[in-house]
Amino acid sequence: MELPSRYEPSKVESKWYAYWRSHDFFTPHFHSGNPVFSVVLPPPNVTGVLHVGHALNHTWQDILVRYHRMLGDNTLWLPGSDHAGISTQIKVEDLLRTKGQDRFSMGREQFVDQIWQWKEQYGGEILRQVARLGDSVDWSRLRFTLEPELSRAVTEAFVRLYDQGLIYRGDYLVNWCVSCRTALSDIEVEHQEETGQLTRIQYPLTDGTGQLTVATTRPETMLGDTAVAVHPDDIRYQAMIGKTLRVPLVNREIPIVADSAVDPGFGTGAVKVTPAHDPTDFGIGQRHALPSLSVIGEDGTMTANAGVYQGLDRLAARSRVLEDLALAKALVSEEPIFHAVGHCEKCGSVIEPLISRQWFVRMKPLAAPALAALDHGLTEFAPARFEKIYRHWLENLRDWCISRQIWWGHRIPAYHCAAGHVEVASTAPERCGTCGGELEPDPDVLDTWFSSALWPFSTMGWPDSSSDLEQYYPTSVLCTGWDIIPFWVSRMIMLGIHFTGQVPFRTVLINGLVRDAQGRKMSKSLGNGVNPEEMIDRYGADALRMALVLGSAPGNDIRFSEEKVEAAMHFANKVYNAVRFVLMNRGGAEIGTSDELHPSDTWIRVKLNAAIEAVSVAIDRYEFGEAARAIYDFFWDEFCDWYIELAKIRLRSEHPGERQSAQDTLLYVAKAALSLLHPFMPFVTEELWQALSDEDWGSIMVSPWPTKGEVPLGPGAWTVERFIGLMRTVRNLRAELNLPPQQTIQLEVLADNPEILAAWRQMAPELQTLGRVDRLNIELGGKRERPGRAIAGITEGGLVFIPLEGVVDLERERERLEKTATAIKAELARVNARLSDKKFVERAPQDIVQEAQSRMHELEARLGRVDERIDDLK
RNA sequence: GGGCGAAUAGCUCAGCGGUAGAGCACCUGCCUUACAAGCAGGGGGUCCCAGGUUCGAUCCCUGGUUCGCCCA
Repeated sequence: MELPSRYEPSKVESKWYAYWRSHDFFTPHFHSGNPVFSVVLPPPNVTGVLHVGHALNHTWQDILVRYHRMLGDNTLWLPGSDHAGISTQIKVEDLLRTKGQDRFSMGREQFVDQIWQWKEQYGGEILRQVARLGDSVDWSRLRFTLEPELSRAVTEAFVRLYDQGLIYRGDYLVNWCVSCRTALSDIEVEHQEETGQLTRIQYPLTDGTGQLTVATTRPETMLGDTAVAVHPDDIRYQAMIGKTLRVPLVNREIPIVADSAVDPGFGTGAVKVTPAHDPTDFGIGQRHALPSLSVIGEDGTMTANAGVYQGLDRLAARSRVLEDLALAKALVSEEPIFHAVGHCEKCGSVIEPLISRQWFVRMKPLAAPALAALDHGLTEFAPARFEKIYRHWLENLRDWCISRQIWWGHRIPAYHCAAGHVEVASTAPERCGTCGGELEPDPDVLDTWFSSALWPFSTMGWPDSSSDLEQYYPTSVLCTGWDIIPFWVSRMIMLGIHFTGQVPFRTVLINGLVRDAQGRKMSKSLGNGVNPEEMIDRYGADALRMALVLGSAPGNDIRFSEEKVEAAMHFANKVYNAVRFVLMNRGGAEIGTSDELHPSDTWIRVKLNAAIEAVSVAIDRYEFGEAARAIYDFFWDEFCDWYIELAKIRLRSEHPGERQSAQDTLLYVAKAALSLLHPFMPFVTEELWQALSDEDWGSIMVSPWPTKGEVPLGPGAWTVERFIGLMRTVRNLRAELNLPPQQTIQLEVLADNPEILAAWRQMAPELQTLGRVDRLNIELGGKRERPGRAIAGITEGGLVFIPLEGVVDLERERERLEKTATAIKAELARVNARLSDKKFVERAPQDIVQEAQSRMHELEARLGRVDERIDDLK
């Protein structure tokens, strides 16, 4: 098979992905008795486009999944997408707006219809992109959170929680987005530091004995004030507690209450209390049984309760209130202040806390088992430090507002009659069970995260029992970013334990964020996002994957730069060309057919065993960057730079036995190395595997993971290590002399002892070829006469000379050697200092001490050789 | 205010109690029939600072500095 000299990913990737799919390799064929490895893909947003964060997250999962599949485990990776309520609705609303339409004039049914149409048309886009990354997901199990089966799971979960008293409906202060027109949960609110105004307003005491100054950043809410609060221990206000004040502009009489939620150090230490529009005030209101007065409505304009300000937008109302306060001489001062303001995570508009009737999940009873699961080690985080985010969240959570006033999502299975009774059931009841009245379905839908929380088991058939649940649940690993531990991970654990009695996954593997080259978060507004498909088009999916994985460590953010992808593409090309070389030279070789191995064959097999061990151990520890580097270094530095170069010599040999052992080992190592590399770079490895296979090796993705092979006893590997040391010395000398590569040299080698003499003599042909040596002489050193006019090199185990009659400036050569001697002496001094420290020799482990001693001997021998040579030249 | 992370070569980052590493960039020489997306050689580092533990600290502990993030 002929291969071009450059690897072109675009020509092979889609071919192999189609091949894997058509052969059903992604679908597990369950063998009882084998270990199970299962993963559910965090479902991407159906309206989303793939970004490099997905690419990293998916690559990690694909490495794990492909590795375990090759190990022979029953391996399932279940894909799907998320209906993403608010995001999707916004997207389609924006689309309608361009056509001059809106959802309200269109009506609920038709609007939802529109979204489904949109989803059918464009919802597959992100899944198509996922396939381009090479994800080996089981497409036959593809799920969508809003499909009928999963909707049934959602309804069932809701009804059960309701029946168990874990879901309730209540009037609460919620985070309201006036632009999305829906309630949001606490964690959907993003706090941003902004400059605002701190306004001080004077409230007169009703008994005429004076006034109190309060400080606020939201003066317009004073229209809804129902108290002023001070800290109970604040001596400034002790005498005022229990008195009443009059709210300027609206003339309402309100009490002064004492509450420890007040920070005495903020502003004046006295705060106005608006229970209907501030979370802290809401709490104070509840503790002191204060009335709530809503002055801002769901559209962000002032309500009838705001009197003359009714109908004004909240910001316009603010200016008017300030003007009027100034006129009323109640405005004391205004100063700039830096404070946190809540924004809608989806649309960015400022959150308006409002009181409204919503559905909530009671969290405390669900959180306790979820914390216990961590305590008992049923679930673990990797890296462990992310436990803290999880714990902190579970220990401090408030009830979860799960109703959303949007139309795209799972309808809340509740029904209301005119008398205000509520029925919750999985199928709509005919009549109200209490009064027999007509029932209306609840208009709200559920928070998308509610369905996501069921994902690991709803996708496997829950609430029914199923073979998938039996075989693949709980899942092995959940891989995700740390930013959604509260949103998603903790909720899956809570509901997983609640509904299935088991944690949904044993390990939560946290990947970092992918940032831009300057370390900034990628965002639409900055325009610094990277389109992974573009990278794949230009460099190949393998290169993108490898670039993201190399240098990534669990939980650490990484910076993305195109240069890294380019470097990874160079590696793919290197792999490609190395295997192409094996292919061109394989002759009729089969693996394991030669009985006589050359030292270099033994050496590379030892190195391969080490690489197999290193890659396997690193993947087991989720250290994918480490694993990738192990195979990268093995392939490039050891296999390509040394082994292949050494093998070339025997491939040109007259003796079939020599050719055969080289061919055998080349094939054996290439095959194993491709397997080791396959989880990281699936496409190029499959391409090469298939090219290399003339008996039928099948697909690399379902071939066994390499195991360490037997290595012949004897000094083979040691021989090559000594040879490499000598070779480097020779190359240094050549560079020192500025010898062009074509120029051959004479080389005199003096070995310190018979063992090293034997090693070097055995490698003489290699030394001659790689060193461009035409006349070679290797002898035992000692008293033997050394060449006079020559440049000398000191290597471990001996000395080498390149005799160059007339070319060598002896004076310069002596200076060079003296510099070498100085360097050796300095290092020797350091080693000696350690060894002469009694405490070191006594307390350090024996192998460390021995290592230092042999190092000292080696340095002494080296120094002796240099000194002798310097004497020669005097 | 509470918590977390990072600080190592010019840049991006690994490493982590026992002689400082990679990629990219830079310098020198090479199109050596697998690969110039390459080969060979080279320069470049008080491993943020100060203490402590240890025979020994880039690594562990304490405190600090700078940057980034999360929560309130």
